[in-house]
Amino acid sequence: MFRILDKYLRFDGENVYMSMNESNQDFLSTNQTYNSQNESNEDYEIPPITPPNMPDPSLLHLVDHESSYHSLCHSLPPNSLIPAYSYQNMDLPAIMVSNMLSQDGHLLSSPLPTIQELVHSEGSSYDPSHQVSLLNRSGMLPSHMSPLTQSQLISQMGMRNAVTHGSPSPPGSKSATPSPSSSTQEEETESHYKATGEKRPSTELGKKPKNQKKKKKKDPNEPQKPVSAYALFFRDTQAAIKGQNPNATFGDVSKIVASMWDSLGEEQKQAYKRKTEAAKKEYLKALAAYRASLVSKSYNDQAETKNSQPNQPSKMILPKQTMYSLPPQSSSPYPGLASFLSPADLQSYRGHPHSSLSQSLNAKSMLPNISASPPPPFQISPPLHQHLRHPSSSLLNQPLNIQQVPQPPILSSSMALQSSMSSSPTGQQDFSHLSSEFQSSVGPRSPNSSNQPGNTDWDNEFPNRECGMNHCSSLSRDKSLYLT
DNA sequence: TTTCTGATTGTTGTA
DNA sequence: TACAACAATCAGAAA
Repeated sequence: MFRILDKYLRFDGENVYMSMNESNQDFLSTNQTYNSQNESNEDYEIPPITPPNMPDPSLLHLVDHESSYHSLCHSLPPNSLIPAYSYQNMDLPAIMVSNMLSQDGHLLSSPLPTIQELVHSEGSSYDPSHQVSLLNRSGMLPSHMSPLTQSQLISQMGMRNAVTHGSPSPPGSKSATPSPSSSTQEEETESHYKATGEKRPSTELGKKPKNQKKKKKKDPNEPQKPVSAYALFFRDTQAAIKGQNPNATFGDVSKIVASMWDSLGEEQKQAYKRKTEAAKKEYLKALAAYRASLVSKSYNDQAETKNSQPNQPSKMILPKQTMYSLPPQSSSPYPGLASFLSPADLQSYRGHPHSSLSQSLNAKSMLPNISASPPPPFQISPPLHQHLRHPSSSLLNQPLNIQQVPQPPILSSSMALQSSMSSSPTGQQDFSHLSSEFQSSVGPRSPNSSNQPGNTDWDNEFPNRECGMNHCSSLSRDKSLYLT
């Protein structure tokens, strides 16, 4: 079974080689072609790739790029290796390609200034959006590739299909699943690469069997976790890689992306990380709203149960019908109490000795559904207490106001407070207002939204100037709560 | 510090 | 038709 594994394409000006996870020095010293390396395994023959700087009309648009590269990289002899997946062919943004040439020489035979540094040496800073915009034009990549380079890359990346299989094997086919190896061997391999910092040379060598755990069913309303910087990079890069190597499997692409990620400059990584940070903030907001909605729903569920079992007076009693409905794919429009609470908070609340609910509720019945816990504002951080002391101005009131619960005769302390809050003059109407506001800030922005597109400032997301209500004007003061 | 989870895309198989 | 599984890799969260 053929695998490209950590064999990286190496281009020495005449031929493209593949190395088996060797350091570049190793590769330089051995300078073995992929063919010779693998002759014991497969009868592959990698046709040398015509250098992209060879006369090729379709590559003319790249000539300047390349010539400038060579001219800039004085330390790079004409025949020295250039990074795997020649950027000329990859048609990747300069940032990516350049960074394959930079850093710790991971993909280089000699340290070089990055193209980006050279290109942007006049003080222009890295613009990740530009990069993304370039990358997102994945459709143009194949067309920009010369037929020659494209076919060459395909012949390399996709040769497994032609050679090893009579018919192409799907990349994700289960037949590709490596045979499990002994755990001892795995551990040794793992420890080796952890200790040495080397990349895993091959999935054939002691790949851990993937956990066969079933993926948890995700609540479609649950906000999606922000993707990591690497995932963003992968998303941006894979299209270009696939464009150049249509037959590259996911594993191939992953390795290429990983190598590129390794070679990516810190600045560029930071740019991606900044993106993820921003996304994370948005996620936290959405998560807060989502958790609030869960609490709300669980209240309703409990109320439903209560209605069917009226002999349990100590349980939270809430009407089955809420005053609002949660739209699909959107979180609760308001960030409720639970939004500030981690499960640990909720658990601690459950265990609080002064919690009448915890006393009255069967702990066992509580455990399976943490979100079913009553709003635990009384054992949480001081700011929340402060908010509770100012119910008229606290955003925390929102989930309580909307419930407009006919209070049961027996109330816990929290319920008592909730009851008092429920009598607030701000009711459903206020909530609806807040709902639309919050959705416009957390969810996809409506074109009609008054918020500035792309403005993620909290104050803009909760423009109290439109509200005029005290609780809305307090939103900005509460923002720290959402971000904690 | 280690372990686990989930994210990336595209294909295949199954319900 | 929709969804899960799978591939390699990494980041981030959790223990």
